[in-house]
Amino acid sequence: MGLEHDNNSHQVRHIFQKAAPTRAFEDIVRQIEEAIISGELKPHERLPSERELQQIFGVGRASVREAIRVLESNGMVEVRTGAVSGGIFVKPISTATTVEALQRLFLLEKISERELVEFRQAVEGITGYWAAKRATDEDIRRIQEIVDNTEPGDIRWDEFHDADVEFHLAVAEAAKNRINLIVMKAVRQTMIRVMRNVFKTLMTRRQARDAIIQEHRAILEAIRNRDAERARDLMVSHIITFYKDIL
Amino acid sequence: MGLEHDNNSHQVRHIFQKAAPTRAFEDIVRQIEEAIISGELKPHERLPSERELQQIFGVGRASVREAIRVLESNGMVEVRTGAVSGGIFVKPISTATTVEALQRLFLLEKISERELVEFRQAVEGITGYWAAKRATDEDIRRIQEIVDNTEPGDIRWDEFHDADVEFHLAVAEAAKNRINLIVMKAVRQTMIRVMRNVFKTLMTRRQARDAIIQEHRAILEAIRNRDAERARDLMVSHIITFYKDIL
DNA sequence: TTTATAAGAATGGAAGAACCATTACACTCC
DNA sequence: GGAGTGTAATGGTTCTTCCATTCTTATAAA
Repeated sequence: MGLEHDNNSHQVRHIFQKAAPTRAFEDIVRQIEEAIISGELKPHERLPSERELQQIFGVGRASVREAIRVLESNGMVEVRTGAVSGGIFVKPISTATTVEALQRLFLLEKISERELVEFRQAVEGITGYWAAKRATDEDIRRIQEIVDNTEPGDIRWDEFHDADVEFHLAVAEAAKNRINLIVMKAVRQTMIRVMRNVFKTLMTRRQARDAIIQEHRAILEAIRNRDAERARDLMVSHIITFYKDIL
Repeated sequence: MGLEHDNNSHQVRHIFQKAAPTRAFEDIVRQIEEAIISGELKPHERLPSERELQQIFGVGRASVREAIRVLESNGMVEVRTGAVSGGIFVKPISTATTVEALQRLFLLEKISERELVEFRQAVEGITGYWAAKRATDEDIRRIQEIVDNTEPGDIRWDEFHDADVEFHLAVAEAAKNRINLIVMKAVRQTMIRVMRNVFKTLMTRRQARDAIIQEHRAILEAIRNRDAERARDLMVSHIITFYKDIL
């Protein structure tokens, strides 16, 4: 299926590393990366300017800039121009970069709709289960608010879609597992790109909208009643119902 | 839990984009990226040299190089030096870069052991379920081979760990869902880094090794018998048994 | 005094030239 | 033939110079 031979990931014994000559920017990336991961450099903290880093690392400015580009593309630093406010800053943790990386991989791999829907179904199910066990009063209040504010009519399909996403992310937050949350974001974001027409068709029909809202209410009730099995089952059938016509 | 406010990802209405002045390398990255994702540029295909790209895009060589660094860090191109064999090449699809990105995020977020184990349990369960429904004869033969080749004694703990990983990845392949596979790789790789001592302790004990191998055999039998529910339940309890002492 | 304007300084963005290190190929010499 | 050598093309790197942006400060005007 295309993943079998990528970088010998199944050849489990990793004793030797590839002996590539280290490039200057790689050293710089490694050092700054370690400082950020270890917490030595804190979010929003400012790094020395490019010209200072050039002196510190004893390299040319181009090498410093290439290192910054890599760190920037990995979502670890942020760059601003200007005299006083400008500079290189440690970026606060964000899922955005990683979600983009996941999405890029899904697109390149040509992940099928079946895989997306199927995976979503599994993860959403377990999310409902955990949410029912762990949701705080505040979580439940928030989900309630989202459900109450979702109007079945008078909004565009993409607005309704956004409201749906908001509900599912709120439930995922209540489940208190951030891996879940990150993966769900990536899957959902890839879906809306790959299956745009499916969403548009389904979320335009008033009947489908009513059903979705009703199911959201039922899931919320199960969570409120701490009925984890029911929350899971409702969530799974919620997903199945939605996609049943297209798979 | 730290994810709530990252980049307004919960503020679902994305109408406007940030109006940042485009930098030269960003344009180059975007164009090459689109060419790769669309398939216009194929894996292993060679891009024009840096000096040619400089002419093509009408920019300085530094801008070209910064663009290459970004693409390289995203795992989309590969760079080799030298006259004939050297150049910039489209990299075949690989999960490695994305798995690294996920792992980096998990470490930065300080994802807890509870979250890792819990998520693994859920995903492995559904993996066993699907594997029982979809494994080909070749898949089953491969899993059988791995199980048969796993010796409970006379190997180091990390060798036994690698064999265990191999089993679970083989099952994940049989499940025919690549999202599953990608996520499992990332979770497992983060676990071995964060919970190294746990693995070392558990996988050193002969008793634990015997239990693991026996459970692997049972899971394989369930898959062979196409008993999806049983495969799922066995897989879940396999994970629970392993971690029960540490959570 | 307040406000508008201009100059200055420090930042990242960018171009261009020059050189080095690596690699494969073609050629020469033995 | 085989071993060595030159050559050309590639990415790696530095240096210099300048531009665009952004804030601070000084100055002039109201």
